[in-house]
Amino acid sequence: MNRFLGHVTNKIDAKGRVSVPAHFRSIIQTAGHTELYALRSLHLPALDAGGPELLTRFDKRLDSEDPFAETSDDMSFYLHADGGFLKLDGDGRITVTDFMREHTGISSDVTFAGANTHFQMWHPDKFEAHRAKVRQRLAEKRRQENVHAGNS
Amino acid sequence: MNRFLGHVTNKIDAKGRVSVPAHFRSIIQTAGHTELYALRSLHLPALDAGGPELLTRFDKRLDSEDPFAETSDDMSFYLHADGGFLKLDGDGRITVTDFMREHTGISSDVTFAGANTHFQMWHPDKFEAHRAKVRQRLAEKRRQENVHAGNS
DNA sequence: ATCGATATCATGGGGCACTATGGGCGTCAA
DNA sequence: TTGACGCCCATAGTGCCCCATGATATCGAT
Repeated sequence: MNRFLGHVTNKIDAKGRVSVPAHFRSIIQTAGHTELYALRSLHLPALDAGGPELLTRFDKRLDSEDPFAETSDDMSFYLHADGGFLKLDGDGRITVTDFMREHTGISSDVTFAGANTHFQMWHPDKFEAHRAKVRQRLAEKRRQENVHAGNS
Repeated sequence: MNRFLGHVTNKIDAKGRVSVPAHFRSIIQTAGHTELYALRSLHLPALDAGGPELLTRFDKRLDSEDPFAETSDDMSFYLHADGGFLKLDGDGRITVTDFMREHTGISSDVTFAGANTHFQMWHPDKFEAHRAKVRQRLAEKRRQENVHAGNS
């Protein structure tokens, strides 16, 4: 199945390298790519990563975000200026750059989280916190919908 | 019969594997799949599982949401990061991952419970407790309805 | 209906391949 | 020289494929 799903956390070794989960790697490779791109996530302390098509997809999303705001250009610049290319070594590892650490707070471990068409890289604690918050918001929302529908 | 019905509890072996009930398996396999999609239930200490089309079904609902609303991001994160594929081995077993144990408390046995379009995986004790509670709630509800209808 | 043959299922275990992780050693540039 | 980075190899642990066993159900012939 060629989707990014689930989450795994891997260790950063003494040389600053971390293994990209084999499953994620194979998705990139079967898509015919050997390159990995990472961009700062817009609203989250995480990195969005994936194949080269990730860039074009994000551009599209930016375009439709708010055509009148001049921040669109700024955003585009912001994303692309620091976003970059991650080299996979022969064993499927990437070296964690300062760029990644700054935005995410990543230090000794990285949580890789699937996002269907791409994946994210998190500091494990922040990932867990976000996960809990999301669950809570969704649970609350569904509870409200049930109340309105008359199901208790 | 292509519906998930009834419940069975199976053992986890020394290697962390558990057999998916043959009846459930056949439903998945006749649909042409060799893996399961499992999701951590929002309200229950259980996993919702089914064929990969379960995820597709959820994804479709995602499409109808406003893509820029926070809920959409939350849903996507929940579906893709809090869920994953479980591979069926040649004998119809899956290996129970930490991902599953954390959320459900599953340790040595798994209760598979049919839920019509999909099924659930529980810790046997929690399943039993939940079942008792549900039955009690239903009985209570019926009692109330009878009172209102004048039947005693 | 009885009894034996056959199929299906849950469970156990062997063993190979792959993965994550650690580390060595050159190269190249500051 | 020193340190960052590329490429290579080693190893422990895990996942996955295959086969075995006993229990249960199914079926057929007598």
